[in-house]
Amino acid sequence: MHEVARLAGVSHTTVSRYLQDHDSVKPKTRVKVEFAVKTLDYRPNLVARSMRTRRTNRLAIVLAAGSHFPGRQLAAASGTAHQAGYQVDVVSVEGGPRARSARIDDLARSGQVDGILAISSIISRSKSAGGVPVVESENYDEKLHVLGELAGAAEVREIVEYLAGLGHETFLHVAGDQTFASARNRKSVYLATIERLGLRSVGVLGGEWSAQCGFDAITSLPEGCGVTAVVAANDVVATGVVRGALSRGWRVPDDLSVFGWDDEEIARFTTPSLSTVAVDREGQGRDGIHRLLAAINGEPAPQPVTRKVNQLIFRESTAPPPS
Amino acid sequence: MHEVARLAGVSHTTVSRYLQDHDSVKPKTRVKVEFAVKTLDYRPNLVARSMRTRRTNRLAIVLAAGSHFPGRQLAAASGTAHQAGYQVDVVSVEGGPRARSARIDDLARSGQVDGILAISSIISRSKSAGGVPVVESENYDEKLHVLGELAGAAEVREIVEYLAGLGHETFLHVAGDQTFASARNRKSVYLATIERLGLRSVGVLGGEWSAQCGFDAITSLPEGCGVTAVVAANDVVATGVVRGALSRGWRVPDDLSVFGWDDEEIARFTTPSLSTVAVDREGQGRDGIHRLLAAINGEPAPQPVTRKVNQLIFRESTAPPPS
DNA sequence: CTGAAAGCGCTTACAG
DNA sequence: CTGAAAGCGCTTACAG
Repeated sequence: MHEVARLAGVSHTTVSRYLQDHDSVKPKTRVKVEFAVKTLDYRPNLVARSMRTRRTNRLAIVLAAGSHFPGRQLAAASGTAHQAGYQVDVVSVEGGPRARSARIDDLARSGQVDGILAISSIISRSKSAGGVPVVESENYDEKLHVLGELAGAAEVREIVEYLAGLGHETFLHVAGDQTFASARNRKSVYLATIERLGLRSVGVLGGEWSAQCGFDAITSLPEGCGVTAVVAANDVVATGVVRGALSRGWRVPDDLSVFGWDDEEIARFTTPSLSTVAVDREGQGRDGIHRLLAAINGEPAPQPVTRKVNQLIFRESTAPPPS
Repeated sequence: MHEVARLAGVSHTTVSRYLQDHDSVKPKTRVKVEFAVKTLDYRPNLVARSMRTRRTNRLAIVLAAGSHFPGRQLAAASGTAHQAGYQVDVVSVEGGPRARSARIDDLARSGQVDGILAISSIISRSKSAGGVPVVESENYDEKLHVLGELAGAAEVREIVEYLAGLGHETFLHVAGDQTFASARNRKSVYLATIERLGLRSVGVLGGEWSAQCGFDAITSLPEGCGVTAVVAANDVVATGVVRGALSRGWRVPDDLSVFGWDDEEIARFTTPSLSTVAVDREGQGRDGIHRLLAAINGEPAPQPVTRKVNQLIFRESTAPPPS
């Protein structure tokens, strides 16, 4: 910046002023500074700027490291943040909720970001945490829809009711990673619904969000257990379940119905295509950023008006049980 | 930090020294500082630290925004960076190679990161760029394996040769997004190999890395075009191709062979499971970071010794053509 | 072993 | 409209 000032024949104060607002210097000066900036291809040191202004125009999104990468949610979150003039740092943290929380505590007071969105579960923040605003996505979603309602509760209920309506009586749940609140919720609502409707569950297997784990779950079932319907943690798991069933000579959906979750692009094209839940990942990403921006600006949390309600999609992997 | 110093009854210089190296202050002092830091739950302002040290211990990974999120590569890159004591910022940029390059130019001199790894293609950097080291992943991979060899060239050649060996004579390529160097490479090597072996190609369709695009490609083919083998851009596209074929009454692999790319977990479990190319995404991520770290430390670029060669995997989606 | 001082590159009142 | 000065929170020679 000093070099720019020298070349333009002005003080660095003026250069800085020009950078903030081109019209705050008089035309003659502006031309000189403009020229110097271009000639020297000057780029401001953003670290120094942040140090002075106490702002970074960066937001951090903290998530669990691992293969389960929430691409759609991140893309939407990034886009929303960019529109508001923020850059997004995606920070993936190895370990569980505790590790993420520790990282967030550091980050919140590092001066490196203006706010933090946690899209994997974290342990609740210590009261005295201090620092920049932190917004949680997963726990918030738990409270969505109806007050006190668990995330995905309505959908799991609908899935089980739909399958029961087709005539299924004996179920299996292949669950997702139980360190995720969403996976825990689905499991408990599954169990509660089975109970409430007087159905039978042969158990809850899985726990990994992986196709292999779906495959193993179904192939490990004892012969004659009578399962005719599977509620899978997501579409990847469901794909493993379908393949596992086939490997035992069970046809899908003739002998076994399988329900997925996420409406992944690929699930529309597999054979059989998967019945699944269309989740508004983009809406989740947008809402998270909106709530974070509100917190940063000291405004009240906005209503997630743009959020589509998750929808069940019925495809080829579900049908009435064999008679 | 001042508060810590006051509580500990020392100068902030001493607190800083303690933070750098606990043993550089005498035991008695150390205990006092330790106590003050814990009591006040002090976290250093990393922005101020970077400003002073000219180091951030952060690396940026720049990639194209969009659904095509390279999760495995990122996870491996992150992990490698963490081991070396660096945090990783994932910066996804909307727009093409030019936009990414512009962002990199800013970032390289923003003081916010110590180095940048570009894993989507960028335009070559201007000589006078300056700033922190920038390493390209995609263009580098182009030069991998054999000198002057295009990325994936050997694999595409092997795929076509394998299919030709099974007796296939008429091919279709459903390509990926042509703004990706890897997609362009595969297309041109596909074309060259078809030519060299005296085979027939009914064309190159697609251009999107999407299942829908694979579906559309195959369903748009004129009846009687004689295609019996498809080289798809990746497993997602291949899944769309398979479904499209089925929708026309073509059985896979009996009537049509389909080859994917990436060895995605799900492709092992679909029916038919996909013949594909196992790509060492983790190795790519690690290598990128290793080269970047070398550049940062002024060392010569390391050999990518850990890199597995991409391997063809033959599954149910390929077979001899109908007779 | 410890403290006072300088300085990293910016921005922003404050004078002029 | 412009410049000199202070200061953001650290680290690091330099004295002591």
